[in-house]
Amino acid sequence: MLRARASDPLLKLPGYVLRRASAAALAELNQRLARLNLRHADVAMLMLIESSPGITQSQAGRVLDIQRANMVPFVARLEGRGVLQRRQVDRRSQALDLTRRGRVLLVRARRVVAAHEAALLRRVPDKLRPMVLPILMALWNRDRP
Amino acid sequence: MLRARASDPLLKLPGYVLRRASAAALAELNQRLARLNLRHADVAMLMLIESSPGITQSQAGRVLDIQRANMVPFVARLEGRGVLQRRQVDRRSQALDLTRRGRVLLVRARRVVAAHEAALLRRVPDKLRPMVLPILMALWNRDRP
DNA sequence: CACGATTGCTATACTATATAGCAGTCTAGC
DNA sequence: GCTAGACTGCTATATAGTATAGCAATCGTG
Repeated sequence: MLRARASDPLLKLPGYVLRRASAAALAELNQRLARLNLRHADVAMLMLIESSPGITQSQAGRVLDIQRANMVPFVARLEGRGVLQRRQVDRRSQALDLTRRGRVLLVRARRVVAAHEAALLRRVPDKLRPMVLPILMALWNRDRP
Repeated sequence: MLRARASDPLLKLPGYVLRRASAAALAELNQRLARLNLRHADVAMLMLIESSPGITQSQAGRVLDIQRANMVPFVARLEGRGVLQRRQVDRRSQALDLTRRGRVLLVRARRVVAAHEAALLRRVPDKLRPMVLPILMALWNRDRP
């Protein structure tokens, strides 16, 4: 039998492990969110709008790193579902706000996310746990080339 | 102006930051690999075959978490490019080996990957750097529910 | 030896992401 | 004020990555 996990040189590469960890966590989260008929990006959007009500569509796209072109069907789907609404802020920009329905759904979604995040952290030994977020933030930031 | 980076509650969620860090790192790596006309998955495959010559197609798929169905065009592309070759090990399994061309390409690819990994780690403060791989491995492992 | 598991494969579909271009709108500098 | 350039939402389209179902041939084990 193949002892891949032991010999695989990829396991020495933070970048590779980062990718695998992310993919695994994402799949798990999406599975948890499936019963709310939500995807991870939906929840990110709802949480963002909640914390920044009236954020415009393009601003939200920049924060979440979603292209303007891809925001269109994305927002349309959430609007069609009645969880957010668009409001014309000037004649080109759309401000986004949660509907009552969206706020209710978000309460439930947040619980799912919290459970997911807790499960993630639980895998990390206590001693290392405080370093998780600082390290991930550092890996993310691209200020330093 | 929107101070999203400061107020965004998503930045408190390790799972979210994990995803963004992974996406950013992956995009950067693919950009670096573009000049070799390689994608990140190609390099992972080449490195795996190098460390486990004669690994079968389905074994490699399991290690890299690529579905059998998706391995077919993936391997075919690399074979068509002449960097790996398939060898019938029994009448259903294909063993994979690097060609000379594949080994030469891998030398160059590994340099690119090394530069990428170094750049990644350089973003993390010295003190935290030794914890990067242990934490990512812990986040990845799904043994503990 | 027969049965269940495995392998490689086709076909297909869906998600996520990316680019180019367009018309209408806004805004900063002259 | 006007205009040039930037910005917004949008359409259309393309690609990468991933997922499932099913098939025929083959293998290994009880």
